[in-house]
Amino acid sequence: MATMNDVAREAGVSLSTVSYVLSGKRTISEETRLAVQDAIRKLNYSPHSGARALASNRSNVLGLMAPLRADVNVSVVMQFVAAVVTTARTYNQDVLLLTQDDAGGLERVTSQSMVDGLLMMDIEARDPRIPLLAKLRKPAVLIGLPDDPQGLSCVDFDFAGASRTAVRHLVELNHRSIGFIGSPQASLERHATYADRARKGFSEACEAAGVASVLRACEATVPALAEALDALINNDGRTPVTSLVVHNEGLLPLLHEALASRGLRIPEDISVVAIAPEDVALAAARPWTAVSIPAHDIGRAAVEMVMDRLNSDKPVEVRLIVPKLVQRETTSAR
Amino acid sequence: MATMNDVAREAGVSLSTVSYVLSGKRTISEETRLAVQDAIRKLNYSPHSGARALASNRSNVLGLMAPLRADVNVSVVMQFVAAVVTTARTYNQDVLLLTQDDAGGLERVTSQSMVDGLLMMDIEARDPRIPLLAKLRKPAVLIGLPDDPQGLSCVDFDFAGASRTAVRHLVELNHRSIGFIGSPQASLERHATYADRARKGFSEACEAAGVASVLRACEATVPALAEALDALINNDGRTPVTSLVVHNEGLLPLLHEALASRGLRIPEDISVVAIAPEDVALAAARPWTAVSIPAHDIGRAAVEMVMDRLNSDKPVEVRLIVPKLVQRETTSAR
DNA sequence: TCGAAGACCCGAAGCGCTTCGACTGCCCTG
DNA sequence: CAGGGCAGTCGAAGCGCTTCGGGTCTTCGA
Repeated sequence: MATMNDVAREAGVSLSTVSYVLSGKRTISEETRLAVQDAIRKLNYSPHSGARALASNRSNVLGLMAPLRADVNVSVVMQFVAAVVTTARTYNQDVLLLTQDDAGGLERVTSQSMVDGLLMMDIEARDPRIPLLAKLRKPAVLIGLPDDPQGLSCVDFDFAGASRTAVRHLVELNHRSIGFIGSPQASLERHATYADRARKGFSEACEAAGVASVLRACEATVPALAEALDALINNDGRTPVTSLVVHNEGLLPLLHEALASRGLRIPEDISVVAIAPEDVALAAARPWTAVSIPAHDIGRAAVEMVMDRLNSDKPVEVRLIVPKLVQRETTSAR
Repeated sequence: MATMNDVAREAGVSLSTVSYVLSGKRTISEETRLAVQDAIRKLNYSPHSGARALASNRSNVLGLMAPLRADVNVSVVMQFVAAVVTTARTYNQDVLLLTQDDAGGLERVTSQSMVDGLLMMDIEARDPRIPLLAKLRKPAVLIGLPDDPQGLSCVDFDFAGASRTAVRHLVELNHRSIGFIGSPQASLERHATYADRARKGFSEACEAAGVASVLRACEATVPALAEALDALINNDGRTPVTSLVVHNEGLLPLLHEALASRGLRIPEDISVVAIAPEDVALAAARPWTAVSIPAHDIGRAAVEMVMDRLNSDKPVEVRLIVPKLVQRETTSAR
């Protein structure tokens, strides 16, 4: 491996000149710059990240703590991660992957100066990692919205707003009784904030509009779905719901069949609005009317926010991504 | 941040002594070792990874190139990644995440000495990244089995064997006509080796056993599944299949309903063997008889193999993980 | 015509660690 | 009792980079 010294010798300049050519932090004449760049190409030089990190106190690596387990929506997580990695590259940063349960991981990678900043996904309402993160004195961004961010930046989809938007859409179509099928009970119990907020938004919007509402948590399995649907359709003897808001990506592929087998046609008998990533909403035979979760945008925003805090000293911010509903084939007026 | 110098001063020893306490590469008296460890605790010292990388030529980071896109089986990928990260930690390594389409990524992270070794997932038969990897002169392990590993280590599940095992099981149950529902056409077209090998093993085993076989590629959507099933059941006028081998995790949640709506009960009318991760096989209302894909074991093996090559100079190896079938409720004798 | 202001480049001092060679006692052997 | 060997420690030389503080040489306005 060629070093900067080799490059300097090859180009007939000093070490520091090469460094300044690379960093652009001082003016260099066109001529020497070209000479240095030639030498770099010729020797196939690339800087040693360790040395650079040592001297500059910057590693060009972001830490990303992601939930690598089955009980979250895997494909959404994947989209986030992909967005984060891709965006990070545009800032010339790489991504170090930490798992949720690696408790000491945050502490370790920062105290060893392995990362310049941290991103944390799958935030719970009172996430125990937040105080840890807060005292690490590294730029950090939470992907999710806890009760108390403790001075950390946050970015997330406005799940409450998404539910409200979905409800508003259905109300405009004259639905007066709306069911909500949400995340699994487990997500609620650990207070994953997206689950809580989507429910809350739904309830509030229904109340505000004066329409009847029923909520069910549901796992992404056929029997769980069956049970939830039966409950919503019976609705304890009250009028059955005429429409559904579904915030559970894993369920969507199962939903069409499940309703069909109950003699319910979409949208003639029942309208459905999904809250899901766009590709999931579009994957169905009959694409879902949906409020799409822009995982990619959120991931990108998260990286932008750490980098802002790293480069300039932009203040901490809390950013909510505005929901947008696209009407497709699964909702109709009543 | 405390440095090693601070520790040395605090403990009243020299810099190098602290280093040797940490690395254990020279004998140190019990007494000074304790003193140093006390100082480390007291100052809350942890070594600067950049400095360490610079001096020791080791970064303690492994690069993992993973397919972060929708057209692979996301949950399997996730399991691999989780296994890799977790196992890496037991070797005191962290994991840097590279995306498949970051072409220069491999080159970059090695030439900048960011990683000690590389893992690459989702290998295609004649993967263009293999020659690149091969000339990087870093320990590397392919998770997958290409036509020509070019001197790189490989580890993968024995998908051909998995199909054979599934077929053997069905043949023992007196099935004489077996259908195969596999990965999407797209996977076949880019020659993802797991798809190819599973198909090949299936065909061979059927031929060897003298039973009729039909193969279909299939995407994980309801309509695609419907089409595939209709084709297998009609079977061009020949006898309909009495059993299925399904190598497509995304399809499993849809399969039960799809068969039921065609009046086919599992296993009375049709037996089904899944080739899928165990948790997927178990997630169904009626757990699938399955050859399980031990994503976790494979991920772990991959890390072990890089670390072996890194620490000792163990030779390159190609390791295939042996398939195991567990009979559950979806197969029965005919 | 002269000093100030740039433009451009170099040298050297670190950054925090690993590791090699050397030094000091001490114990053990012959 | 001399000498070798070993356990235990230290000093110093890097590892490859960034950055600060000068230099030198032009250029330009007064």
